[in-house]
Amino acid sequence: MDDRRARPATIYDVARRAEVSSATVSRVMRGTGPVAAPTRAKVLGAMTELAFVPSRLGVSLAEGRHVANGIVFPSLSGPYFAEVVLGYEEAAGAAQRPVILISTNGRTAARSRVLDLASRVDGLVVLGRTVTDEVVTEVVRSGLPVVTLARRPVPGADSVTAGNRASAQALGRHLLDHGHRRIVRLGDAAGSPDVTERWAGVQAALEAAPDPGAIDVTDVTADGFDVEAGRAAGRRLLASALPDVVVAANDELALGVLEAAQDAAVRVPDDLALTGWDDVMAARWAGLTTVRQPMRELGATAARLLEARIAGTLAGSRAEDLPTELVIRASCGCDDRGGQL
Amino acid sequence: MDDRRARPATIYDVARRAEVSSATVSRVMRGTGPVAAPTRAKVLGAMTELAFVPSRLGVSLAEGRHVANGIVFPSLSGPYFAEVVLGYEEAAGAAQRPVILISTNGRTAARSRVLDLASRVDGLVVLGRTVTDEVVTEVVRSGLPVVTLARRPVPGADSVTAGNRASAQALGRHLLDHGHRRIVRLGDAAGSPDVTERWAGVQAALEAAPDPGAIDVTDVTADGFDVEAGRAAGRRLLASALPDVVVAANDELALGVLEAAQDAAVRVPDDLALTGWDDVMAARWAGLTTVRQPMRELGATAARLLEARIAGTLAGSRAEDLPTELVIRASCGCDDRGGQL
DNA sequence: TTGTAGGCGTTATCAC
DNA sequence: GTGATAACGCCTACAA
Repeated sequence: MDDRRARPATIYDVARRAEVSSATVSRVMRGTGPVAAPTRAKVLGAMTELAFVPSRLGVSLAEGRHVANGIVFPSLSGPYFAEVVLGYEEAAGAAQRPVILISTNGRTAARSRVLDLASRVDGLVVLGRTVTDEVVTEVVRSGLPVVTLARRPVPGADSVTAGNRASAQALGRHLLDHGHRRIVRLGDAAGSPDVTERWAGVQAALEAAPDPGAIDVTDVTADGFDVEAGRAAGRRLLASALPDVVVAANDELALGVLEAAQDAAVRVPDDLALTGWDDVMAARWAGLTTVRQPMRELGATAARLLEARIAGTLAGSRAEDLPTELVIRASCGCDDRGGQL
Repeated sequence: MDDRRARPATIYDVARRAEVSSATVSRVMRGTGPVAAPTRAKVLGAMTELAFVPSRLGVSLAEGRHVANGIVFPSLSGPYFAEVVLGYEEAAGAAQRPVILISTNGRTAARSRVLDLASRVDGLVVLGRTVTDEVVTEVVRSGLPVVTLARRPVPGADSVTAGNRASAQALGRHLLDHGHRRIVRLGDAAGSPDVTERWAGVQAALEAAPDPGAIDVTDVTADGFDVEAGRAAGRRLLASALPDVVVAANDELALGVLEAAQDAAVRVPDDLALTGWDDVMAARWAGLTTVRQPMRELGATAARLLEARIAGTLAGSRAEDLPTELVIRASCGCDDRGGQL
């Protein structure tokens, strides 16, 4: 087999073969400027014969744009990121720009990787728990359109968030109404604007309780936000006196706790109530009480803002806050149908 | 606010500011060739003052490589794609290349979008149900390293697959052993190499049955492979005489059928048995019998093959087939613990 | 209607 | 040690 890596044909190869100049080839491809029919035919012939595909690099360099957008995730694990990307791609619609994605993933060189990405795209979505506001500002200053997602707004960038506070407060109130007093909040708020907001919302509900003195809140951190982290934290929690309810920062942590509970023959919700956040697909089947977050819509909204900003049709900077919704299922012990999980 | 989009600094801006030539700036950045300490200091100073980030376009054009890899998915919905991407990124490891992804999503211009992507990356992973083998071959001919995933191998490209056939046969045997005879296969095999293989495996099991005459297989197509498609198909199925078991092409279709069954008060598995494929997170909680596919490992393996191919350390072309595993839960009616879902 | 030539932002090969 | 300068692949005035 021939192992030379064939050098792709360039516009000059096509020009030579069609016996015209590169300018004419370019005109044929882009439909800019007039080209005589026979000339066009010759060029098209040469293009197909050489299987010519114009180099994105050359085009982008000349046009001064990439026709691609970037997204920076904290981690690619779990349904959250998938839904956001999906929403993004759907919204981009017909004029599809490819999506370039990276995860910072607790990796060190986050800043340089984001800056590298910034130099490959026409616009950037940056999620929470990835890089500091300083880095985002740095990118904004470079003139690149930026939309932040699920993090505190940064001056000069548009922002999309999901209403954490109100639903968290509703969740807290609901748990109180149903008699829960000894509460564990599971998940590391440090560095996660979303979780910080949620815990603040819960806090607000507790402070408005009729019997604030009876309430006992403990914060427990987990090593990440995936099922495995939840299971590990769950095992630790179940080893000592059980609280009334574990309020997990997201569904995956909650599902991990649920697994640990089942392994330990602890009944949910009778022995221990449990709630999550996000309403991922598994939550429905696990019977998990949670807060539904419009994940797909978050991605789509970010995409739309970005497109508008790139097109230059947006003035000032915009902040969209999408509504969330409390979803009561069996795991918090307040479901009409009752039953153990 | 200043709304001019600041033009990013170029290497020439830095050179001018540091009173050196662009060549020297380049040497400082890349550590190629000698630079006097004071000169280096001046250059570094100018770089930070101007917040200089070298243009990826310029670098790539000069280096002749992109430092990015591409992935072509049929659709970005569902856990499958997310796990594959995650596996990919994990395997890429320290030298992280950003991942550029597109979904063909039943969109028309699939070919041109893939060719565009091909001209942005150093290597490409192409999944099944995206573009024809001809298009893949076209890309291979252009000299780009290509790995196919979950599709028939294409000459010149490496290939990664998950053992569909053997597990499908095991699944078929299992269902037969437990008395199921009237079988519906749900999901469109046309255009999906994976599903085609699975159905062939099931077929093989049925043909080896002791009473082939008693077996009644019906193929039902769904409009896609997501939960919604499954629910719609489920409603249609439940409207007429129930088969013994619905074998769905993937978990999401199966979960959709399960939803439809619950809505119609049809008991699973007593009135209707049900199986899926993939073992997504929700499958565990839904009690779905399924076949576990090492989704993450599929992505990781593809990434490793691609890296090796790009590095040129691989001769010939390689085909990896990863093992799958039958996971028995309650939905097929053969679980020890029994119970309805 | 077509061709020439300069520019986009780097890198790397030569000279000096 | 450092600086011109020719690529890299394409686009687009400007000329002809």
